[in-house]
Amino acid sequence: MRAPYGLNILDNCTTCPSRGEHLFCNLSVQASQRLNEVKSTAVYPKGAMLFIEGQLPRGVFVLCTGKVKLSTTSREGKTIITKISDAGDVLGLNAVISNRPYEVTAEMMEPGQANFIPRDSLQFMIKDFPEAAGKIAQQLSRNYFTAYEEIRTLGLAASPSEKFAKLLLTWSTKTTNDDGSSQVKMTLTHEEIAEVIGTTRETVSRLFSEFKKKQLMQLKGATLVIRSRMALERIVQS
Amino acid sequence: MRAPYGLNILDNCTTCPSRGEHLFCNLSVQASQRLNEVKSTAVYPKGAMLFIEGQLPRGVFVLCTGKVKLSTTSREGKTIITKISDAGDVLGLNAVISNRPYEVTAEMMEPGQANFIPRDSLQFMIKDFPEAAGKIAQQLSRNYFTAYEEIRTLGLAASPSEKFAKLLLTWSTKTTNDDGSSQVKMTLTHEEIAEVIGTTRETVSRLFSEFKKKQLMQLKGATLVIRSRMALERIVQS
DNA sequence: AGGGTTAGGTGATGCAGATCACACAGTCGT
DNA sequence: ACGACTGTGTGATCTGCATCACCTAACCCT
Repeated sequence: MRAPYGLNILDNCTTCPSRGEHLFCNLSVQASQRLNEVKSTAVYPKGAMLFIEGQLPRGVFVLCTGKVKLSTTSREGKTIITKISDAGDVLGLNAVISNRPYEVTAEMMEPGQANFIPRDSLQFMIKDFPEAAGKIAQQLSRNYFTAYEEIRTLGLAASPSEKFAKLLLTWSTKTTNDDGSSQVKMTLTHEEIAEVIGTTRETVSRLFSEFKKKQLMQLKGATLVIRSRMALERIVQS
Repeated sequence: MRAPYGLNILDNCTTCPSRGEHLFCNLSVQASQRLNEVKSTAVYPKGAMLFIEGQLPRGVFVLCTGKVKLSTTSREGKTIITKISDAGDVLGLNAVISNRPYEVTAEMMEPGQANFIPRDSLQFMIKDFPEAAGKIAQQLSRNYFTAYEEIRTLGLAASPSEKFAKLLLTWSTKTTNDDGSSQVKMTLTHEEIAEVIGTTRETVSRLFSEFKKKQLMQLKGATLVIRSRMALERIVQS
């Protein structure tokens, strides 16, 4: 078992996934030390809000364990989930850097731990350790990239089926088997999936039936078995 | 008349709009000097492609004059326009910083001038002048912000009418009159508007008739007169 | 003038997916 | 064991918009 993030993210961590490209990995000894001084770790229960859309930025959260749902809601009450974050993700960075309100709401989907770095401390860090600014730029451009992916799916994918297939593909990328199949633990409700792909709960329900019937996937309890990525990819570009 | 960007963006410019928050404004003398050495200015005709989606990042462009259309196309050929950039905008920064292919195509909508800064030079700049990294982070987070706006409109706005109203509102923000009305020069074709709001040309055409009939706007040659922002805002959240 | 091209208007049609309205299963608290 | 949730399946209906199929106007070449 890998050491949880909270224990190493602020060191010159060698155990980080993504080959140390994460924020605050591989900083100088002094910078890491400073980070350790300003960070504070806390455990959050399921349903806890790390921050809420529209709030002034208090600081950034580095997620150690657990999953976080990032979402935006329109005035009419429609909600979209823009991302499901997990261990290692940095939340609220854009708001802090640009000093604008958080653009999303971050809610714990399961109990978990996160490091909090206050806004001021982060800004002082940037001043004192220019190397940190580079790291942050990297992280921001990664965030931008995923935002752009989102735009592409929302703007270009025609039908809900396509978006659903796309979503399944992103889920299966992490755990692809040798024979092309893969298994994922379902953590989202149909309602939430609907909010991710921008459709209704009913449609998601029907998509599940449809995809099962077409042998694209099957459901064993809470684990989703994806038969073949290839078949899904054909759906996406059809 | 304000001096065009090309003449001042690389100086400690006092004539910049947006109170100097633009990339590469207010740098130290040495840094500006370096920038002047590595930049190259060119004039591009209408239709010229600064870069194309999927290309490896060669560098960033700082737009001096003219308008640039940023767009993405799906494999099936559907195109969305994600942004219309104008003077002062920095193009291709994310791709260069994250060293990933350009995520959009940048096409000149009218003849214009731009400064080009090669990828390597920019990276050396960051190394040599840590202050630049901060500027870049600022710029990236601004980019992220506009991308997020895009996600909100695409994901949350229900009907084409709503998106259209929203678009008109963003156009009119720049030039609002005292009585609530405003005039904008139309530079996009219906087809292009359709690609911005993710609908078809025909629907845009009908939207124009509809909005005209509802007295929300009127058209005098190529200038669009928006009657009242308030009325549009009601549409958006209806 | 004439033909080609591009932008814009508008009617007819069809269908995917939102919406509404239930019914049913599982899980919680007491 | 009981309601009271919350999550899920599925039918019936209704409609907004994509699609197709034209047509007109303006503009640019030679």
